[in-house]
Amino acid sequence: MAAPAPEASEAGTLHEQIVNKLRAVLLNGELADGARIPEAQLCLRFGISRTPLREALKVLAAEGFIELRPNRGSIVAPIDPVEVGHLFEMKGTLEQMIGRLAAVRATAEDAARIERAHAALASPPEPAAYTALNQEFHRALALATHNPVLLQSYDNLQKRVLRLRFVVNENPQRVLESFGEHEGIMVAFRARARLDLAERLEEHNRLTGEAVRRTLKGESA
Amino acid sequence: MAAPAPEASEAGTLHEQIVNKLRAVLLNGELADGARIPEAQLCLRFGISRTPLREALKVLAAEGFIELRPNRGSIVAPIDPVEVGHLFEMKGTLEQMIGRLAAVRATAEDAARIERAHAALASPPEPAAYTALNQEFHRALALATHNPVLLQSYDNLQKRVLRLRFVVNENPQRVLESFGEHEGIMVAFRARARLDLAERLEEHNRLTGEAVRRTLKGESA
DNA sequence: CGGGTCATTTTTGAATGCAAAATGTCGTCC
DNA sequence: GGACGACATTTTGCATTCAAAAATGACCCG
Repeated sequence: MAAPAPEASEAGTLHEQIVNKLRAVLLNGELADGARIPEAQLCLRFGISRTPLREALKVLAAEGFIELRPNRGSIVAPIDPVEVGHLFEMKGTLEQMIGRLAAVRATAEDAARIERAHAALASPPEPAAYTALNQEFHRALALATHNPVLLQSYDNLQKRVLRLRFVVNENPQRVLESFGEHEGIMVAFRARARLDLAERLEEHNRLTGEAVRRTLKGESA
Repeated sequence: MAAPAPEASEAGTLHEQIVNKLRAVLLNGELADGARIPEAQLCLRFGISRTPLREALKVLAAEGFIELRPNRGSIVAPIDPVEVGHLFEMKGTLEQMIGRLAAVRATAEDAARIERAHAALASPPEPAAYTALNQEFHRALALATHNPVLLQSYDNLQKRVLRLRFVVNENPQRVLESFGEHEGIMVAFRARARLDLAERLEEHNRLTGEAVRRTLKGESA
């Protein structure tokens, strides 16, 4: 229903809103990796004082987006290539779980949402939108598991990985491949073939992870 | 102060210490489910003001231990039997992952730690200690994956499940069974049989989850 | 005697203020 | 000319304070 949200903003508690806005700032790449978090500036921008902002900082630190250095300010958590491997490894496991559960538990409504998300990816209006639509698709599958614990963990991982999207998006070759894999995923989903679906999702994740690592390596080289 | 807990107290940032102490209070069951969090009291007890305490509250809310009700205070997140199922489902997936990875990646040091933890369980000094030793054992396996992302997620789940320990501990029958399953787990681990280890861990988790659900149902009935 | 309204108290959420720590600047000395 | 150290500035972390919202209770009226 609602928004693929260009910016998560109006939902839930005020505290949650701040957390979301702050996370959006980080995900948008407005702040370079390792950059100091400009508390004062963000307070101005959000029209709040330091107290609620710092509460949000602590939460985002716990989520892994920010690094808290005692008495020396917070910085944007730098992207560590080793950790990227760990993130994808974890995500692969969750994808498998999602595949097995979604195949069994998806309601008609879930299926419709998944189909819709998949269809939207067939003709992405622009490359920049691809990432958001892609996330929408995978999230629709995660929703179909009807396991909120899994969903939350998966969401968090997705967002952490999202920080790397700029290195993925720019590869049209990989985008094409990715859509092909989605087609396969949909075949398995429509057949409600749980093991096949799980395997395809895991493989898809693995390939994406490899593409990311390749690009990261290429950049740093 | 009757805090025998040799655990989470003096480590890391002051902020982290507060989070840990507060989480310990919740895990110790000092506050009933759904009970209001007595901010003022905890401030006194920890010798801090409300600002850092509230930062910790937000973090614990994000971790799922506390429920934040706008303008109406925070409460201890009530245990929802349905969510317990979701927690164990998720934990089962992670256990599988742990099994597959630990079998392959465990160093000699990891193996030693795992053996030690297992041996400690053979003759638990008292039933009350069983839970802690049990967690130690499973955590040792998680450590052997050398994936910090997985470890953090697993730790969080363990702690959330830990809130239910009182319903598990009191079943000596289940404790015996559990140790038997651990024996099998060790056989698979020593042989570095990744698929076998994964399956045994998952099965062990499933059985534990069922025992918890049974007890929960018995209580509410 | 019960139900409802309004004032009082308590609690919550956020802004401000303050002490300590870190950072940056500049002068001095080698 | 460069390195070191004292001083000023900024930033951080926390306590305190303040306004608004909810809980409590007193009172009135039917």
